[in-house]
Amino acid sequence: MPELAEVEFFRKRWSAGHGATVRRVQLHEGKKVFRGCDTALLTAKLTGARLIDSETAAKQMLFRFSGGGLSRAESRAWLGIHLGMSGELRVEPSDYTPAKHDHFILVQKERQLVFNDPRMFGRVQFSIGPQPPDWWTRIAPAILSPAFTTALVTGFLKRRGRAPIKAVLLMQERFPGIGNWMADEILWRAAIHPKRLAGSLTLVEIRTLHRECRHVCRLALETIAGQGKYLPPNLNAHIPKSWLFWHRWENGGRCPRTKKPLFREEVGGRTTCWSPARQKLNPPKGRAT
DNA sequence: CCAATTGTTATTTA
DNA sequence: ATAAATAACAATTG
Repeated sequence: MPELAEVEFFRKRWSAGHGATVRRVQLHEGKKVFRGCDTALLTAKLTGARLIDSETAAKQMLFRFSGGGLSRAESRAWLGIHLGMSGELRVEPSDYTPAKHDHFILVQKERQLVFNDPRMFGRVQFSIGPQPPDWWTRIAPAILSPAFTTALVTGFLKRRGRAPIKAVLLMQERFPGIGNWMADEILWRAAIHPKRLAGSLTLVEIRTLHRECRHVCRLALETIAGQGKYLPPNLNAHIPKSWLFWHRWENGGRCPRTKKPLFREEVGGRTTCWSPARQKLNPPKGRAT
């Protein structure tokens, strides 16, 4: 499920545990979510450590710890979580009994921080050291950062020129945090057909696409993850009916803007929904880049 | 039994 | 050699 804004929603949930010590680490040894992770080390170092703070980048979360089993030279521990397709983070009371797919739990005095992931496409990573690890700093600059320029997008679309634009929007190395529904939402707002080849977009279309990438990211973060201290009761609580989001899976769903029927088909390996009345396959007049 | 799922990566094909 | 398409991963649901 989780894309950019949902990931921020879940991180914000766990922020209830900021400042508190981890009394116990509970995990399902050998599960796929721990691939490449030294779980013995993780358990040793996080037990007794304090969760200082956290942040998100793209579809990843980083939780920072100090104290506990960490030596002075080691300084900090860094816990990375990727939610994959079906992962979620919850906060449960201290007397909570773990459920089947609760693969990783940080037990604090007042609460349990739970990572649940039935399909296990998600991932837990762990590193030690004074600075954030490579797997974190290597994440591409955020779409909402000044580094995400139209020039960057133009260059990328040119290199991926033979791929449908829908597939290109899913590439995390340039569009960090965008997933299937956000890509559809962006293309729908930009009025660009998902099957258009990336290299065929005109300069005007690229500018529109760039703007809608930022717009959808900003709106989704505000709407799904809330503002300031506020956290919505659930992921979709405040998503307006005017977004494609609500209609893309409905059978007989209609475009919120044109009121004409929506269409679904696999594009770039993923089920894609668009509004044929709004998103045309033939490029408009103008120079392709 | 078949097909589907808001993700990523390894492998195969062009 | 590069980039695009496909398969695979795992669990559950309709």
